[in-house]
Amino acid sequence: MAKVTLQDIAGVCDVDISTVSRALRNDSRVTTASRARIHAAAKRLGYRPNLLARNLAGGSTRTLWFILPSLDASVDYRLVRHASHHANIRNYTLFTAMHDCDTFTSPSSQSLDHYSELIERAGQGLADGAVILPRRFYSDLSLLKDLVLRGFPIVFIDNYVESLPVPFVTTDNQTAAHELARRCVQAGAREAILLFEEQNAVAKARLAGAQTALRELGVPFVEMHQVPADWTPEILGSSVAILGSAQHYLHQFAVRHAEHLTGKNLVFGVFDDWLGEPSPARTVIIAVQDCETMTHRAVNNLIAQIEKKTQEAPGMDLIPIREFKILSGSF
Amino acid sequence: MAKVTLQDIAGVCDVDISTVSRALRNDSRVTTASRARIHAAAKRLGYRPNLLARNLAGGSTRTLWFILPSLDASVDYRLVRHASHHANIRNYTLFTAMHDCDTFTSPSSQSLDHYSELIERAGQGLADGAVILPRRFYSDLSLLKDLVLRGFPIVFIDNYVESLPVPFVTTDNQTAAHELARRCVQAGAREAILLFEEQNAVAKARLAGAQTALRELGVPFVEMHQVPADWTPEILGSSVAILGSAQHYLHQFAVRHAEHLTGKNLVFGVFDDWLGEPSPARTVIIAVQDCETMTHRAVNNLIAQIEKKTQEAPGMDLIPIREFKILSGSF
DNA sequence: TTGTACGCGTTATCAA
DNA sequence: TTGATAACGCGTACAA
Repeated sequence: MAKVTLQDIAGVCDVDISTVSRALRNDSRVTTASRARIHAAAKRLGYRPNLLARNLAGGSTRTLWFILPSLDASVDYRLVRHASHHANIRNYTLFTAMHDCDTFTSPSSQSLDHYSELIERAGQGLADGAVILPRRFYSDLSLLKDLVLRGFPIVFIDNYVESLPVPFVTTDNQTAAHELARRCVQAGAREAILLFEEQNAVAKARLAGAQTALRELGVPFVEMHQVPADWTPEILGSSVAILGSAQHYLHQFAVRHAEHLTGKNLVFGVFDDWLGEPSPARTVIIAVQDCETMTHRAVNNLIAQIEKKTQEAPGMDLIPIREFKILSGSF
Repeated sequence: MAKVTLQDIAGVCDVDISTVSRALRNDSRVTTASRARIHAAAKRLGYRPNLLARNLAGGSTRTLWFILPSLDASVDYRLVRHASHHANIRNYTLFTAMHDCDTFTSPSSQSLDHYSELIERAGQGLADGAVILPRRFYSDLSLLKDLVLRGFPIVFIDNYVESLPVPFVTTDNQTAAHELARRCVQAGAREAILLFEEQNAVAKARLAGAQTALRELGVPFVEMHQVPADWTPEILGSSVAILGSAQHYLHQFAVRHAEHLTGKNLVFGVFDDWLGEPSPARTVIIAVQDCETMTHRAVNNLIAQIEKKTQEAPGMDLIPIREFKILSGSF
C-alpha cells in the first residue's frame, strides 16, 4: 500500500504542493498546461486523496449516519435505501450503522455497549449528523442526551424518545391502524385479535387506532398482551381478523393456535410486508408505510440543521400510509 | 457544536497539550494527581476526541467496510451481522455500505456511479480493508482492479470476480444444491423444475449441483432459463420439485403457473429462508448457509492482510451448508 | 499564475 | 514527569 500524496506529485512535476492541490481541484487559476501535466502525473502515480486529511482540513465530512438496531424487517431496509438516495441527491454519503449486530454471546450488555459506542462515535467527527431509529427504550440515554445538548444534528425516524428535544418523523400509525382494522371488518371479520405490543410508541399508537376503529364498529376484540384469564381460543366465531405489526408475529401466533384457527375464515391485517401465500388467512391486508416521504423529510431536516447550523423546531412529522394492498391466495 | 479540543483542556489545566493527550490515554507517565485533574476538566468541558485527527496521526482507522449491493435478502443481513460481530471481536468497527441504494430514477447508471464511488472511497483512508460481496458482474472493473493492485486489503464473500487475484470465501454451492435436490426426490418428487439463473457464479454452481444429482437419480428436469420450445406445464406429473435460490423466485413462479400447479404434490427446495406457510407446496426444504463461519474466515483473512501487510494466498474457501431445515404446513 | 505559511486535532519523538 | 516540536495529508488566505 504505497500511499501517493500531493507531495509526491509535486516532486515529480517540480511545482509546489499547493499548485498540485489546486490543479487537481480544477482551479481556474492554474495554467491549462500544468494542470494537464499534473493530472497526468496524478493518474500515472495512482494518486488518491486522503479523505481523513481532507475532511480534517475542511471541517466537514459530508457524511451522514443512519443508526438503527437491525435490518431484519424489510421496512428498515427500505428506510435506509431511500435515506441513502435522498442523502446522495443532496451530495452527502450515508452510512448504515447497526448496533444489534453484536448480540451473540451476551445479548443485552454487548448490544448496549455497541449502541453506546456508535452514539459516541457519531459525534467524534466521522459524521456531520445522524438519522436515528430508536427501536426500544434504551436504559442509558445520557450519551444520546449529551450529543443532543452539544448541538450535534439528529433526527429521529419511525420511533422516538419522548424526553429528548429532537425533531422526528414517523408514520401516522394511529390513523393507519384505524383504517387497517376498518378494512379487515369490511372484508368480513366479526371479531378481532390484536397482537400489538405495548412497549414502544409505534405499537402503542397502532393499538390505539385499531381499538378505536373496532369500538366504533361494534366489533369485539382481545389484545394478546393482556389476555383475559377466562379467554380461550374456543370461543372464537368463524370470522376473525388478526392484526399485528409484522408477518412474523401473525404467523407465529397462527401456528401456535393452529388447532383453533383451522377452518375459520381469517383476515390478517399487517404492516409493510407479506411474503408468500396468505395461508392460513383468506386475505391479507397490508398497510404500506411511505418510506420515501419519511426519509425525504428526515434527511432534509437533518441537512437543514447541519448547513444552517440552527436546530429546526423539534416536532412530530406525521406521514400518512402510502397504500393498502390486498393479498389473496392463488391456490 | 462548540468543539472542545485538547488545546482547550490544556489551557484550563495550565499544562501542555501533549500532557493532556497522555493523561486522557491513561499513560502511566503522568502524575495521578494531574491525570485526575485533566480527566475532570475533559469531562466538565465535554471533550470528545476527533477521530479524523486521531486516525490521520495514527495511520490506521481500525475500520472495515462491508460493501454489497443491497440487503433485501435476509442472508445478506445475516452476513453483515456476523461480520460485524467478528470485526468487533478483533477490535475493529465494521460499516455497511450498499450501492444499490440509489436506483430509483435511472437504475443502471446511478447504481454504477454509487458503486464506483464506494470502491473509490474505500481506498481513500476511511477504511483499512473491505469485505466485498459482488452480486453481479460489474461492467467497469478498473477501479476495483486498481484498488487490488495498490495492495488495498480485500476479501470477496459469497460471490466473486474471476479475473481478480483476491481471496474469497463462499458456500460450497454445488454440493449444497446436490444434496438439496436429493432430499427433494427423497421427499417424493418425480420430476423437477430448476429456477437457478445462469448469470452469476453462485447460481451456476447450484444449477450444476442440482443437475448432477437429478441425473444420478434418473429424475427428469427442466431449467426455466432455457425452456424447451415444446414444453408446456401440462405435461407435468403429479409430484414435482421446484428448486431456486430464494422464496421470491419460487413463489413468483408458482403464482404465474398456478393453474397448472394446483392440486399437485409440490416440494420446494430453497436456500436460506422461507417465511410463512409452505403453500402451495406440501413441504419446503431449506438449505441454510453457514454465515457465521463464512464471515469468520473472511474477516480473519482480511485482518491478516491488514496487520501482516502481506497478501494472503488468494484462493477459494468453500464452506459447507450449516443445516437443512424441513418446513411442513400447520394448516 | 505560483509559492509560502499556517491551521485542522491528534500522536509520537525527542529534550529537558 | 513534562514540554516543545515534528509529523499525518490537505486546504487556503496571503504574499510574491
